[in-house]
Amino acid sequence: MGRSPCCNKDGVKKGAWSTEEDQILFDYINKHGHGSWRTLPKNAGLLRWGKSCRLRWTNYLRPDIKRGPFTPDEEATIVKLQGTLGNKWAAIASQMPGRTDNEIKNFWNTHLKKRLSTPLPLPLPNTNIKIEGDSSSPLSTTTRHMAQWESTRVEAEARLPSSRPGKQQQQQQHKFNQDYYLKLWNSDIGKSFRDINKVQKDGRGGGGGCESSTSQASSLTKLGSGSVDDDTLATTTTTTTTKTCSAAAAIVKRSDSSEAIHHQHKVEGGLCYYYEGIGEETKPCRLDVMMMMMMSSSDSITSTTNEFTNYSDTALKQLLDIPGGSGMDFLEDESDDFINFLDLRCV
DNA sequence: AAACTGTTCAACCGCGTGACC
DNA sequence: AGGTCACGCGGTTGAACAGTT
Repeated sequence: MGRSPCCNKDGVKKGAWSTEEDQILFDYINKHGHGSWRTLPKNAGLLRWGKSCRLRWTNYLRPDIKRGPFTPDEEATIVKLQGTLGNKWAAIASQMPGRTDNEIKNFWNTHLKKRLSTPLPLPLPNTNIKIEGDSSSPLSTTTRHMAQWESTRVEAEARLPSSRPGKQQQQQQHKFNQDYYLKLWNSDIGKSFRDINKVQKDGRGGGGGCESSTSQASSLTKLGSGSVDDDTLATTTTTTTTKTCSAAAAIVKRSDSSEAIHHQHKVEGGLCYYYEGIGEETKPCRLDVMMMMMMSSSDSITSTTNEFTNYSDTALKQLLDIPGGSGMDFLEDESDDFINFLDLRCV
């Protein structure tokens, strides 16, 4: 794959590297080190730019590069770091020995980005769930919401003319989604989410990790000294809004060990947003979206997701409402139908 | 089997940054 | 202080490959 070889007017070769060129570069660097990349091609006898040699070495020839597909663990790491760091591929690669920034970037763009922007196959409605104030219906509003979501998703997929997966692919995708989010669910992130939900269910809430929308509308408040600690998480109110807010804050805290990054939440117009960033720069945290996906996917975690069915549709709306132009582009690409659907269904 | 379409990923390009003069 | 160079990074490109019609 890649570009075909060609030469520019200076006689410097461009495009795909031949095995002979690879061998020359590999042998030279093993023997002399790369030294100055600018002079390397001349010294090694290669008709390439130093920049091209550096790229070939760092992305392909380096002996410590890990070959083969990304493992689920690596995928989860990429998703987590991308949500925290954004498109800082070099920074992400530095946390993943053996993987190059280019490789991670490509993998994100061709696999994870699409996967995260695609609505997930949802479990069948759990008929054991009842909703408050509606004894006539065996389904919670959330579950019905999910069912509607899935129904519309199927309709939207049917309208899309391209890249419709075959049955086998759908099954594989569904299995992957199950495995993937189950893995996330079982990770520290999922644990935080379960922990905070347990705290709330146990009725130990009280203070305010997140102010109610009525009392603190349009406020932007740093939590504690700029981060969310476990004490804050243990003192939550009983409103649906606060439950959702605190849970997401827990995710942010557990998923990022950097002290330099602070986390903020914002309650505005009855909606609760989550931000993280350094200094004045903040951006919405995507992990809450991930958790939303976890809540809505996989039969494997049905028993746990049931715990969230007491969230109102308003709470779901709060999670799914994403501030525009603020780093959530991965949900916008090729998924307008998805976003539009969420806007319609969550009202 | 051929034509068409979509996907993948190695490589390129342009820009930003730091070191050096 | 300003210019040049070397390097690294992130976005984009496009040929090869895979799947579909």
